Amino acid sequence: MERIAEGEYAVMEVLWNEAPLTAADVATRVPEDKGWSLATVKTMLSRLLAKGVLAHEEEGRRYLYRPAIRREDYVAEESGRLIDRMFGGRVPALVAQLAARDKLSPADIAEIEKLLKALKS
Amino acid sequence: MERIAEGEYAVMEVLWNEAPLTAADVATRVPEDKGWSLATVKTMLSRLLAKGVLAHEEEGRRYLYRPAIRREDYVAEESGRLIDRMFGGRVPALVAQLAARDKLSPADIAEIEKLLKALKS
DNA sequence: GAAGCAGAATTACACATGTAATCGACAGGG
DNA sequence: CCCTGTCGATTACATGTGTAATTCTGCTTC
Repeated sequence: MERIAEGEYAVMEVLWNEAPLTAADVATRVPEDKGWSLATVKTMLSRLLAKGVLAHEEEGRRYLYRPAIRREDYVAEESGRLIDRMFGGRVPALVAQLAARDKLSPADIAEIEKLLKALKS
Repeated sequence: MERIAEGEYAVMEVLWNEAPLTAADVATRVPEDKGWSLATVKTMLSRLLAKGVLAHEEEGRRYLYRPAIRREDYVAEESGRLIDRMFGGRVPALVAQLAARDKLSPADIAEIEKLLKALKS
């Protein structure tokens, strides 16, 4: 699967949340803090199409864009890549790191424990 | 802290494992599957210096390079960034994703549970 | 039917990155 | 003392990315 750049990822997010959309609709739904013009969004859409991670169908004179890959699949690949690179593929090392940095609230801990318990049954 | 590109990260890894090193020593320690020439490694070292994530001291006519940032700090920042982008900052969402993908072996699960238990005391 | 507007397609341009080659200085071997 | 190998520094060049502007083309509105 082709890599998706950070900016492009924001566009994918929009379409994973709601699809199909026209380019203009995507533009209005991109987080405003990006400050992108419609032209920029269109460039992203073209590149994502070229990468094969988006599909489009014609609707009259416009295109309707929709994701061609599933969010879970992409997220799984990217997080796996990071875990491999930074933690030698060892998930517990990642969790230990988060713990050491106080990134785990008591609620997080409880939730993760519940998840793990469910896994074992 | 400046971002470190993927290729550059491999160089940082070498120096986090052993420092200080000369450029030539770094080159021999970079994973061979990268297939980098000495020149390439030198370019990376310069860019990492410019980014302020490496420091160097002169040893005769050569430089000795050493990390200027800690691995834990960089790894924490990068993994935080990914968790924010892909899981809305929710660590349990990441763990759930890993679980759903069978990325957690029974040994991993046991290890993580032990970590979490220790956290609560 | 001409003029303008709305879409996509094409082009632009700077900076980052991967991957070097080349240059200029110097040190050590003959 | 000169040659050659070794350093870092400078330059190179293609591709990716952020961020558009411009162009082309057809629909809509006088």
